[in-house]
Amino acid sequence: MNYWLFKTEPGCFSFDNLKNRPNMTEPWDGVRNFQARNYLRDTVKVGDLVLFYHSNIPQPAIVGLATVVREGYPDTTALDPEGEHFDPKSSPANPIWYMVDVRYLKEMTRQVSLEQIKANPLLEAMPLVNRSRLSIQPVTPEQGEIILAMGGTSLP
DNA sequence: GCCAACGTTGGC
DNA sequence: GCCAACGTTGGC
Repeated sequence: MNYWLFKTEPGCFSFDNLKNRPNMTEPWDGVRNFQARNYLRDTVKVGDLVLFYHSNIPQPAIVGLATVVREGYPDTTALDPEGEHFDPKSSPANPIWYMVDVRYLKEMTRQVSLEQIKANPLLEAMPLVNRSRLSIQPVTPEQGEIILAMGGTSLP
């Protein structure tokens, strides 16, 4: 089981959206960055734990946990000319972009803010600290466990 | 709203 | 293949 950090702008898709449909799977689509795409396509596996991060708000923070329920498959939003994630270079034969499906696990007892993460020397190697723009980030088990402890949250 | 970081595009 | 221009992200 690997840990990941998935970033989202809550105005676009929030942890509450996930929490309100606890038994549903949700596609993590719209990722349009090659490094993040590679993770989604090749490395993210069923059963991996997702630290759900809210970005672009006054208090960016890890707010909850999700789990991966389907591994990388072509992102259909890239094929929809009407959608905002349309990419004319993608096609069914050459999809370019990939997504995974996730499901709600639990809310953090306490949110773990970016400020707290930056203040913890044990977490300074996280991409979030110095490569904040990457939207799908690997998290080491050590980092993951520290964050769960900071959030007063254990694995379900 | 500003701006730094960084990714992408396209001319050469 | 280099690099300047440009666009986007996201913290502040």
